[in-house]
Amino acid sequence: MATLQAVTGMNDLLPGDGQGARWQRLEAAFRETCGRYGFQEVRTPLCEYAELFQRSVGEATDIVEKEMYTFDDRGNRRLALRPEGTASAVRAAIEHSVLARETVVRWCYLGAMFRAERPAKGRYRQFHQVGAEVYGDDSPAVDAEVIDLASSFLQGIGITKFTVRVNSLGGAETRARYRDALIAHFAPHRDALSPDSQSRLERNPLRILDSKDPRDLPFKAGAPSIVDALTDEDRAHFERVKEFLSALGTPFVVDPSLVRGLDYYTRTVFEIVDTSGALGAQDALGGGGRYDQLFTELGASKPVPAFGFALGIERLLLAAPVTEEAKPFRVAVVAVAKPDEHATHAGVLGLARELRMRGVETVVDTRFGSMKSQMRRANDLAATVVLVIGSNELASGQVSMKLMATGEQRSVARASLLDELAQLQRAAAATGAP
RNA sequence: GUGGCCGUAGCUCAGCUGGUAGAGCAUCGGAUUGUGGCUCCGAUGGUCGCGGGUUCAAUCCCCGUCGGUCACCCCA
Repeated sequence: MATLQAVTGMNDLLPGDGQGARWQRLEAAFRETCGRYGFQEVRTPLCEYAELFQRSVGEATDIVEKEMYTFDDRGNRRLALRPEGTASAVRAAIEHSVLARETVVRWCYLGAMFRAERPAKGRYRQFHQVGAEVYGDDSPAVDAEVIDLASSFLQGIGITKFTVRVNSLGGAETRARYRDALIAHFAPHRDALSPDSQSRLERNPLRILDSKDPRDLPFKAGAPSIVDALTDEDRAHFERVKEFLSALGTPFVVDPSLVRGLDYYTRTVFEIVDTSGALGAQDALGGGGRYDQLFTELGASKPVPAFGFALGIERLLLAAPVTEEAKPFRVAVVAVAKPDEHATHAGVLGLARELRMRGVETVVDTRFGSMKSQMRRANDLAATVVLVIGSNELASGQVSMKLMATGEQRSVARASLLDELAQLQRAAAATGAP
């Protein structure tokens, strides 16, 4: 292609296609929901030292192994566009010692993430997530409350067909023990496993449980359950989480094969999948879990328990119903004048500015073509009211006011114009603006 | 990274065994010298993704390439 295009898998969002407005409403809804749960928004850079993700997400994960956008900056430092949000937020929390001032921190974020995968429906190289994290509280009540936050946010934006799957991976010692048990189980069948799972066997045996490859299924079925490997403390924690979720009325199912793709999870993990079929093959709306070791692994001076989740905005929008936005009350000012009658044009611009200063959305077709073309433009822009200014109006101190819905038109004194418009606006709001 | 399908006007698409392109919508103008939507008339708009090959001749056939899309892997 001779003309420049957007990078593969990275998309424009144009006004007028309706998507931009949906994004804005979704983001507003997320901030609103988070606010009600006591979360504050944090913003971190799109780019970090690659090492941050290697250490947090894990060297042996798909994200780090083959999906990260990494490059060297001018100082020959290895950077990466962030593939997810948790690592950056934790880094920022450590760097700014936020837990020295507050014992518990509740953060939320929204923004672009990058993964160099082949795009498909609901999967893009630049995609966007909303997420929330709690630092400094190891109570199972946090797990339940944050899962509930995600769940009620979905319902709030009209997504009803989804399933919350939960599992517990246990703490560090459980994971180590379970890992050994898995290796012991799968190793004898090594040659029968899928090639992917063969390599997972040494590097990350938990991920074999995630496999959908038919060759792995028979061996998965007989694999030891993580539930049996949990310590008493892990088990008690998980039981509380389930209790609290039930008490909150948040539906969930326990899925012992749920392991998630990131290394930093401990104890509770969860995933939310769409069941409406709107997402195609990528049915995960998001997921998260507890990561009690991550602060320490990233160099915090003392351990900090943490819990968080992220949801994919593009996928939420695929799953959410498309709702009509209420039409705004909008005024168009039209000039009736010959092309060189600049005084009339100036009068139109002046009136428009006056209205805007009073909070009225006002548009002007500043090409000042024929009145017909200006009227057409006003109609295209869905103006509720058109104000016409020409020599007649200028001479009499009046403005011709036309209501586009009915075609009704009357002459209004400049002095009472704002009152008239305010009255119309109230009436439009009362009837729900057709 | 692997595979299927698809690239013709701004958009959605048609184009018959190869004879250098058409519709609808959109845009602009006119019918209506200061009045939108509906209708009618007209106009603008295309290196047929790009490169090569076969042919007298390629939008059409072949190869390559780029892009899109869906799926696999995995994930948001």
